[in-house]
Amino acid sequence: MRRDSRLSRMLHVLIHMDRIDGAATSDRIAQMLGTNPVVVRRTMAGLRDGGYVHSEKGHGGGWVLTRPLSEITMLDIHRALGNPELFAISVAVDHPECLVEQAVNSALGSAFDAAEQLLIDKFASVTLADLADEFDQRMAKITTKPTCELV
Amino acid sequence: MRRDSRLSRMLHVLIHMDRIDGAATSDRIAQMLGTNPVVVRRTMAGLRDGGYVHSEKGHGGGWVLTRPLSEITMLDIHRALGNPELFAISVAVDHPECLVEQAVNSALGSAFDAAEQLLIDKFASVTLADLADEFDQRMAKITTKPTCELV
DNA sequence: CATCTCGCAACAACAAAAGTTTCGAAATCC
DNA sequence: GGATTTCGAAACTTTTGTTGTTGCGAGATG
Repeated sequence: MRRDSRLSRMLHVLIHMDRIDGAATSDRIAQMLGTNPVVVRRTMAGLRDGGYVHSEKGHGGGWVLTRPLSEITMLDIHRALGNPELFAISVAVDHPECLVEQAVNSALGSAFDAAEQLLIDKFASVTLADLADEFDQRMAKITTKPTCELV
Repeated sequence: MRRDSRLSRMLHVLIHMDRIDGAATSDRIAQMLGTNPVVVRRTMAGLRDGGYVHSEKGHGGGWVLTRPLSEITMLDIHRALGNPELFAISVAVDHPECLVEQAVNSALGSAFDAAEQLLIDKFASVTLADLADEFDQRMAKITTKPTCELV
């Protein structure tokens, strides 16, 4: 099963965007991610609709953050991406009337609900500024300073 | 993203298997699940290799449980199915050397690790006998008694 | 007015899972 | 012993969702 890494990728991009001057074009972001600009626009569309970024057309255009990183949580971005399914596993509903199926799905469902709540809470508790701080701390610890530049 | 419901389905099947006489053929199980016998064999193969079921060929053959339900946990079945990926979301590794990516993935990763641990612990704590008990309790509460029969 | 850039829609390519077909082997039934 | 049932396994096809691609339009800038 192919897994969705848009959340990880977009968090990465947003933090870089905060550290560069001016707008980041879909093209630059696509190069950084090894994909193409249409895919970037598709993904960023949700963030734009959520009010986290703004896009400008024409020369010097591209994407810019519309809020400080401290006012964006990981959960915000997750939701802006369409609140995608967290789990690769689901319960089967072959026989909704079957009490065996119901008992199985009740146990599985409560486990997944608890895990989902934990994830959501954690996502909500981390701002992008926290991630940027963590980046700074890692940066301070090393002598060579690699980042993937938003080329 | 298509989600894997084999765990739910197999738990359902195993509890029914415990309640019928004799072996359940791949054909009957396939009918119950609305699939075909080859898919059933493919899925049950893991449970056979894990020692939870046994298969017999020929007349009267099929699948039988090799242990009491009380000695099988949901986690056992999950693992017997190949320990499939629990999450539909993963971290991206576009730039393993980039400290921003590392900071993002560290935060995401620890959230997923905690959620995974919670799920695994929960799976380990529930035996199929627990599920069967839950079924019996639901059964006792109603007047009409529907189950999906292993036809 | 040429160029850059996003927006959107339509289409193609790809990958993973599920489903199907076919053969063989072993067990049972008559 | 021969017909039937059933699993085992390999090869192949179908399906489905995502990603990637192409093309065109619209707005902004130099």
